[in-house]
Amino acid sequence: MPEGLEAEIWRRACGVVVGRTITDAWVDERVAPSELVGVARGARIVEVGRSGKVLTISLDRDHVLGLHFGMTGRLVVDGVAPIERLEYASGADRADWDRLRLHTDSHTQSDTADTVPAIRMNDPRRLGRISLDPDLSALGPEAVTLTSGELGTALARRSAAIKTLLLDQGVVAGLGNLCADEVLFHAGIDPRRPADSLAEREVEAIASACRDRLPVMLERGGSTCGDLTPDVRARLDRCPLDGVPLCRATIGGRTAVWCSQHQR
DNA sequence: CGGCATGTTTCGCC
DNA sequence: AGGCGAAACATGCC
Repeated sequence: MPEGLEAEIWRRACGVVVGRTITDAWVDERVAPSELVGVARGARIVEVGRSGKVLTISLDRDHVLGLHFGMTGRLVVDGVAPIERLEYASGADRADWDRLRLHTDSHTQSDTADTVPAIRMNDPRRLGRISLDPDLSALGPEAVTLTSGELGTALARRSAAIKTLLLDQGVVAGLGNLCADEVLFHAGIDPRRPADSLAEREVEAIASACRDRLPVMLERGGSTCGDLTPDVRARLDRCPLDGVPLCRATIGGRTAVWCSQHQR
């Protein structure tokens, strides 16, 4: 999915729907429980939050909708896509790719209010999921506020590659493939390093790279806006920091890109 | 046509 | 029991 940064961009965009009452709901039952529709209809949106990569829409009557975007899911709010073009996904927006539609009262728009959903999730690849009252208890600490203590605890006695563990939402919540590479790039850590081989100061470097770097990427537009952009990754350019050719390998089933010069 | 893609879940195998 | 790694899922694009 879209990583935690994209979920945060969408969460902020959802501020305009808070306080509205849902007048009609529809879901693609292949990716959402059908009872969600009955729960949503007539409910008021109390808050829109985020946990890791999951967007949470809190309703009155103590129910929460959890939107998980998979690899190609995206959100459209009042007919406007906060993230126009999603990397590695289709640029099209076909109605038959819609997985969730929430219509609300009190639209600011007048003549389109009948047809444009306040919240619409569109996902060509259908790897995303929409849940009712999602269980978020298995998520690890939030990446954007990650402390070295939290990370050290999460990595204790783990021998898998650090890159693989950073992608595990139960270890750290919110990091996807691009952000994990970006964080390790700035922390100066080789993604293949077994987690239990990291010294304390290296764990600290990873945690502070999360806290320092992720907000910068967020303000720039999300996980594609770091130093290791999709273009740099695809062309395997030279390291933007020290000019040597970047390395690429599959780690934990995902493409990792790193600099062998400054990531050790 | 082959291969690849911001992700999660499942299934064997230690 | 639980960690680990590969495969599966589903579809569009280059």
